[in-house]
Amino acid sequence: MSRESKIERQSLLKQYLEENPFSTDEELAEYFTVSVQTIRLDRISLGIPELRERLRCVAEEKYSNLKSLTEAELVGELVDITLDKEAYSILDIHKEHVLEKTGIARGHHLFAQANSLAIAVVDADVVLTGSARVRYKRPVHIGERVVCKAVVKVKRGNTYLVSVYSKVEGELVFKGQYIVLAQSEK
Amino acid sequence: MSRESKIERQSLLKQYLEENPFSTDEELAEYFTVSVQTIRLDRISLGIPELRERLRCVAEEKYSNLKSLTEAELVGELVDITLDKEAYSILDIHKEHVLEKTGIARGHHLFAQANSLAIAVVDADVVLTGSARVRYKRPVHIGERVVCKAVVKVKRGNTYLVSVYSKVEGELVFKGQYIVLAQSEK
DNA sequence: ATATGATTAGCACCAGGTAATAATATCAAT
DNA sequence: ATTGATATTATTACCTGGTGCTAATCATAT
Repeated sequence: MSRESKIERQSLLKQYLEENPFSTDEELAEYFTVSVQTIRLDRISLGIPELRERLRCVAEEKYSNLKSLTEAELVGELVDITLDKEAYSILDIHKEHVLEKTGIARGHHLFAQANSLAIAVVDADVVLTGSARVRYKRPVHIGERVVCKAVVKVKRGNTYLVSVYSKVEGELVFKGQYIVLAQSEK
Repeated sequence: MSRESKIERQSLLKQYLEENPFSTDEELAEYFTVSVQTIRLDRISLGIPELRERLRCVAEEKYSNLKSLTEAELVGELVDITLDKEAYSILDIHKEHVLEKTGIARGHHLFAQANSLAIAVVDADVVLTGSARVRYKRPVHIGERVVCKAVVKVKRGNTYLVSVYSKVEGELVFKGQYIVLAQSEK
């Protein structure tokens, strides 16, 4: 790596750290063939914290993240619920939900919102999906807010038929019928 | 916190760190009202690495992970594919996929694996799910490996009918029929 | 009373820094 | 060529959150 001007190097440093955030100052110094102190000065003037701080942030982000992304019992945010009757949830479509190429939400996220809401609306300790029929009416794009409504249509013994409707600004984008099975543990 | 026996404390320590992995030895020592040295000995005999190591692991995991969990075009690992014919993927069920209470995989993960495979098997630039009928044959538990097979049954214009079968050790756990729509961008 | 296991303490050392201060290099303008 | 400004490098003291080792203390069972 040849020597560049200060401004050049700093912008390269910023870029480099974005793709490669776990480098020590020493490694960076070697990479840019400058002294460790120069790297430190650069980090300071760019407002980039030290390696350990970066690790800590990423790790903590993950911990609050994984929980809400995949470990959540419910995908989306529950806004209203009447057990054994109906429930509403909201999911905002962000970049992690969409196909990079098109900005269209991947189908399974809409499914997940609907599925988890269908399960939440049923009043029992353990509820499993038995089967589902879903239809995607139109693609949902990044930035849109999906409002999902689940309605218990029929209850027969442990089996529930739940209809789910997902809308964006009043327009139906997805609907599904879920057969869910309740297993009260008593 | 009152003093417990060594074995008791160590099992509590392990538990505590699982839910609360970013504590320093000093904080742990305070929490368990023992000396820092005792915490260190406990960590060693439990094979638990130091805080920085824990942070590093979590942070690195995230960097290889979030991409593959929610941003991945494909849920699961693609093992074989013949475009427009059939494809196979494998998904190992970990704790982030299951309901904590029961250890049973949430339905939408099986759906996501099947859905993304049904889309991957179709040879076109942009492919969207139009509708799906899925059936969950039996619950899938933590630790199980789901092998998913997608087969293109019928192709009519831009519309494909794809059947998907997910098995655990040869036993069918999930099946679905997906109608997917290809939109070649040419 | 003493052997045993568990706990605590003390010390040297390490990585990857911060903070401050000083010395040197580089380069443009006079 | 000299000066002045800016950039870079070097040096030193200090910090956190540890490792690794040795030694001392404490409780208690035999």
